[in-house]
Amino acid sequence: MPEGHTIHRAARDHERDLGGRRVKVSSPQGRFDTEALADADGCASLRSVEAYGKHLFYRFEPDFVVHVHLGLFGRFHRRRSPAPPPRATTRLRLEGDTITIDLVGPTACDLLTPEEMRAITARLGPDPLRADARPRSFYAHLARSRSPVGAVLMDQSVICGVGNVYRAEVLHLLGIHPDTPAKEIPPETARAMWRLVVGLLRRGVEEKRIVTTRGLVLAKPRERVLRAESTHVYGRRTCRSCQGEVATYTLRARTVYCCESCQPRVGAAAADGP
DNA sequence: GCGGTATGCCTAA
DNA sequence: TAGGCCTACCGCG
Repeated sequence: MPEGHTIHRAARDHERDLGGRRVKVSSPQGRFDTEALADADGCASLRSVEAYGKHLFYRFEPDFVVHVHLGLFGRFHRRRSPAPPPRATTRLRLEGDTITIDLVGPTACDLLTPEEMRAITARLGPDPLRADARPRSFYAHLARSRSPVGAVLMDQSVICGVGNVYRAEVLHLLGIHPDTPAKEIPPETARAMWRLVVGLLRRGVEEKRIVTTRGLVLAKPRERVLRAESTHVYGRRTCRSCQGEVATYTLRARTVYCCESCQPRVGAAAADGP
């Protein structure tokens, strides 16, 4: 689940559910220290929730920031209050009057100062889901980088919020082989890429899952069938567009999915590909 | 019950 | 580049 769309959706939902309210904060697992944040009753006032790429920031009064990064395994569980007892693995529980949010398995869940929060966002590239996103630095990086475009799209300091699924799908929809050196992407294609990422991520926020196809989806969420039908190449053996074989290989320790017939290698990528 | 796997990312070498 | 870390689920025996 956790690419940028998941994080932005969580920010929206959690702010609606808990924003502007006193929230009981606890760490059933014990790995998040609530002492500095919470009062004697274990409560704190949540001002707002902000997403930046795959990072979530909960702003508490007076000046605390709880930073959450789901990593590969992290998940939220949203429950009606009073919620059932938490699992032993629940890192953080935010308990409001009506809704309780449980956080399980995050890579990061830390208490930060606003300065430390800014240090994190300063490292990130433009986030296509944010209203303040300016893609200029993304275009500039593409234009000068010799790295494979498939690696550049996953680099959170270049464009943030894109993960392995969106990477695979964006490149497929544009007919670009992931090994293509970024600088070979023409400027007009780079602009189309940004627009496509914006559109797909927004759709992901609304649908609460990644869908890059127009096809009817009949299965229930979380079934394999559904995921396969919701993508063109990611997680598939055959390409949804041409039924050809989907190639998989490892790039920078992540599995790349691509259809070499829909996404032919061109130029240098064909010459020095694997 | 065990091992493999996954939409991520950091650090050491 | 390899290894570590976080958790849940699934297929296999």
